Formats: sequence, structure tokens, C-alpha cells
Amino acid sequence: MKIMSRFKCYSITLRATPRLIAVVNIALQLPRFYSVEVSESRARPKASSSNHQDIVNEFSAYCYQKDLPNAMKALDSMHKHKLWADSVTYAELIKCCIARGAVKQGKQVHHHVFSNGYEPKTFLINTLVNMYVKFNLLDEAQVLFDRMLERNVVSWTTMIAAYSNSEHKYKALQMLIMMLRDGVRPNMYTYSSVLRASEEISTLKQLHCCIIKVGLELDVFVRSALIDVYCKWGEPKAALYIFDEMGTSDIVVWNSIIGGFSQNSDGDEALNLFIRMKRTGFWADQSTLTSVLRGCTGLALLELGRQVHVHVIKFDRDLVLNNALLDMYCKCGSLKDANAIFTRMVVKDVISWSTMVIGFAQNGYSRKAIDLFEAMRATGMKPNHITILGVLFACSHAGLVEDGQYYFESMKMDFGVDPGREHYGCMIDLLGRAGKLEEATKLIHEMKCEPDAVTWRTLLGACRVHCDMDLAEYAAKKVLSLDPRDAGTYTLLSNIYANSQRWDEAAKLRRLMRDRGIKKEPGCSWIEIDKQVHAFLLGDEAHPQINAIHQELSRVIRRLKEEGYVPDTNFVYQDLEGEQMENSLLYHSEKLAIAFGILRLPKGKTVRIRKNLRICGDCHVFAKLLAKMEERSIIIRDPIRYHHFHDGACSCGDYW
DNA sequence: CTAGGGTTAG
Repeated sequence: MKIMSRFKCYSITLRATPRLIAVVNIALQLPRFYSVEVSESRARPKASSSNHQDIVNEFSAYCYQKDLPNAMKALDSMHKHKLWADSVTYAELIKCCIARGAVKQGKQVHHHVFSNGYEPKTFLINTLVNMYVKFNLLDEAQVLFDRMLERNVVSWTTMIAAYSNSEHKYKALQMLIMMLRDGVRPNMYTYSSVLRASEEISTLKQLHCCIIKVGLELDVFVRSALIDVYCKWGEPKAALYIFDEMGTSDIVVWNSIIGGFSQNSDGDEALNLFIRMKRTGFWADQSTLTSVLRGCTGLALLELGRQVHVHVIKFDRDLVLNNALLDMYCKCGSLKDANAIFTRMVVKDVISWSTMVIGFAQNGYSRKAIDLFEAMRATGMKPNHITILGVLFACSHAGLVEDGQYYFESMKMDFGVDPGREHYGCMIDLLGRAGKLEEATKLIHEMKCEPDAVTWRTLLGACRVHCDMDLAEYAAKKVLSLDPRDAGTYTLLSNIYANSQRWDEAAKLRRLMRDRGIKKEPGCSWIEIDKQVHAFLLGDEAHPQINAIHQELSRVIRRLKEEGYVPDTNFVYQDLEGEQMENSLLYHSEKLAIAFGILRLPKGKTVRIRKNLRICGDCHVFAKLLAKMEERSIIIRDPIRYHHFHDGACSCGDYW
């Protein structure tokens, strides 16, 4: 049914499509059409003597041998004798300049082929335009393009592709319109380039319609561009529709769709598609593996990620792939593996360093994160805003107020990075957790960018840690004024009330939430065992082994109670939806998942859980005590922080 | 001479 309605959507748009110029919404910005002033072209003299022919031949030979220095000398000699070679030879030379980044030489060739009023063929000018594009000298490319006597589809496409990949995407669309006015028909090259230029989803849809109209939607390149761009606009389902409709596809198209889902945080669908791809008989390449790893990262599938790692070894020198692998181990809580990868990587870029800094920080190794950040600086690698976020995060995690303030204050001067919302957020968190709630509030008011809902919720979180009722109410009000439907805020505030035994207010808030129709995402925990992922919801009865799980849970709770564990009923609201049983606390999804892990995993093996909501205080105590009693580590990844429970303690230091 | 895929935060 979904597919039908999606299809319908397209055909409606198609029927409604007026003339292209009106369609693309930007006609008003069109510049005047080109006026061409060029000197008259004359036929080139052929090399008149054998001496002249020798000079040209020598030049050609150097061009085809890719001997740039000698070719340039020979070019000089031709220039003096007013001799010209043919276009293909020049094109070879220009290719050579592009490959070596030889801007100066390229310009000399440009000058030479236009000297003495001669007008090179369209083909050759196209080559030169392309050269300037490759040198990222778009203005020069444009000047050259503007003075062309004749522009063919390649000339236009070269410029359109250039602008599509630049900051001035609207220029690509303008040029498409001018191209059509000029009577030159865009081809598949043109459309697959211009698709990237859409700055609104409606533009993309209109271009899509044009493509269907001219019958180019069957082209593999156009399709993969469509798939890619729909995914970039957060519409992976539309992309999947296009994908499924294709008769043939190649590895790049598979990579587009798999990458599309993994970038839209749908690791599950990305992995399903990967399985389909393998069944179809394609071999994964670097790009596929990168996306698959990203899928594993999102789902915290360490075992699957490890299997992918085996295939990564084939592409040992691929930096992007190694970065994805590194991140997978970090996000799956396996810092030993991550560190091993990081140490082994021969080439590291700022992303590798950032990933590792953040990995240490999120997993509770604050000192290591800060040391690594300093090691990075020592190598001369320049941190970016994300690296700095990582080091601030590390400071806030460990309560290192002074270090945090030092990095925050020096970031602009030392690294040239202006603090953004996230950096302020880290500082608010740091000050707030350290109990400096006043300073945290002051910082919000001093922010250079507008505080958003997340900013205020950070403060609210700090209020919970320190039970500051008044500020909590103030912060919650701020969050809800910016994002009235934020379920987390209602829950957080109601938990703060519950913590202070203000049950009436807690209940009132729950009621308000219900009246406003705000639904909290149901708590869910996942555990990967033996190539299978098991999902648990609160009070879930659906699992085939649920009886054994309940038994195991009762057993460990009984033993923990003997050791002094008292269920903290303040958190009874955490996962509740409406009036539920009193002992619901004992059936929080993570407790079910942990019990299942203990049941199924060999003794001593780490239990790894991923969950979609923040962990509640009771489950946190439960996991700490259980890890000690069972003598095995438990790792729970919530959407923000990582909790490594080991021997009665947690890596988060009880702040989260 | 012009075209498609991958990595860090939130």
C-alpha cells in the first residue's frame, strides 16, 4: 500500500509539472543571456616545412609520454613558430596538467591555443574549462565558458557539474535553464550532476519529473544519483522505491541505497539490503563495508561488526573504512579493539583522532581522551569543532571543571573554532554536574548562539542530579516553550518530583502529559547473541524464552536483595505508560535483556546491551551490584552515554 | 572534454 501511494505521489507531480522554467523556481534570478565577443577565427596554417613538422611531432610525443617539462619546452617552441598541434594532443597535455595540479602550465596551454586570434575547437575549450574546474578555479572556467562561440552538451554539463559540487548550487540550476533555452538537450551526465544541486526537496522532485519526462530515469547513473539525493534529503523510502523499480543495478547503486539507510540511522534496513545484495551475487567493496559498519555501529552489533572487520582487512589502507571500523569498536564499547586499530593505522586524519577521543570520552576513559587530544596536538594535527566537543565531553564526564574551562576558553584562540551550541552544552553539563548550577545558568544567558531545547534540557538534567527543584521547573518550562512535545522533559521533571517525594506533582505531570497526548517512546533494549538480535520491551512477554528469563530475573533479584539491594521505586515512572503494576520496575527492558544475557552467554562473558532511552537509577544500581555478584562485566549503551559495569562500579561514575 | 557510492558530534 505504501508503495502505491508513493507512486501516486509521483504521477500527480508529473501531471502538474508546467514548463521547466517555471518548475525550477529560480527563473527570477536568471542573469542575461550570454553575449559573445570573440575575434574572428581563421584556419590554422599547416606546418609548412619539415622542420616545423618535427617541432609539432616532438611536442606530440612528449604529450603522449606524459612528459610535462619537455612538453612545455616544446610548446614554447611551437608558440614561437606560430605552430599548432591538433586538439586531441592538447587534451592529453591538459590531462597531464590536471593530474599533476600544474596550474601554471595549464594556463600557458590555455594562452597558447588562443594566441594570435585563433579559436580552438569546442572540444578543446571544453577540456580547458574542465581543467579550471578541476583546479577549483570556477571563475576562470566561467569566463572561458562565457566566451565560447558554441557550447555543446559537454560544455554545459561541465559547468553544471562544477556548480553542483560547489557552494553555489543555485548556479547549476540557473545554467540548466539557460542550457534548455539555448536549445541544448541535457543528457544523463547533466541530470546526474544537477540532482546534487537541489536545495529543497521540491526542486529535487521537479528534477525527478523532468528526468521521467525525457525518459532518462532508466540510466543507472541517473538512478544512483536519484537514490543518493533522496537519501540525503532524509527520504530513504522514496529511494528504496526507485531502487526496487530498477531492473539492473551495479555495486554503486547498491552502495547508494545501503549507505542511504545507514546514514539515515536505519542500520536495520541497511543490513537487510546488504544481505539482499550478497544474495544477488555482488561482492562488498570499501564503500559497502563502510556503510555496513556504520549500520553495526548504530545497532551496537559488536559480533557482526567483528565479522565485517575480517573483510576490511582486504582494504587495509582505506582511511575512511578504517575510521568506520574504529568508530564501530568505540560505539560497541570495545575500546581495546578500537585502540588496537587506531595504533595500527598508518595514516590518520582528524576524523580518526576525533573518533578515538570521543570513544574514550563516551566510554568513561576521560583521562585517556584528554591525553590523546594532547598527543594529537603534539603531532601538529589540527582539531576541529568535533574533536573539541570530544575533549569537553571528556572533561564533563570526569568533572574536570578547570580543564574544561581551559579548553573552552582557548578553543577560539588555539584552534580557531568558535564555540557552537554543542560546546556550550558540554560546558553547561560540566558546570551543572559539578553542582555549579548558577554558573551553568549564567553561561546559557551568555551564549553567542540562541539556546535551544537541548541546551535547556542539559540544565534540567543537572538539576536532577542535584535535586534543584526551582531551577528544574524553570529549565523545564524553557524546554517546553521551545519543544512542547518533548516527552523526555515531562518524564525527567516528574522523576525529579518523585525523587523529592512530591508524588502529587509527579502524578499531575503524568496526567498533563496524557491530556496533551504526548507519548513517550516505549523503552526497549537489545542484545546480540549468537548472530541473533533479541529485543525486549517493558514487561515484555513476547520472547519465546520469557519464562526462563523471569525465573532468572527473580533468582538474581532475590540474591541481590540478600546482599542489600533495595529497588528504588522513585523510578517506577520511568518506563510506565498509564497505571501499571507496582513491580513494573523489575521488568524494565534492560533488566530482561541482562537476565537473558546471563542465561545465554558463557560464564564470565561480558553482557552488552543497547537501549533506546536513558537508563534509570534503579537499573543502574541493579547492574552495578549484579556485575559484582556474577563476576562479569555488563555494558549498557544508552542513546548518549556508555555504562561499563564492573565489580560494583560504573564507568560513568554515577553521573549520567 | 561531462555523470553515481563510504568516516567523527547532536
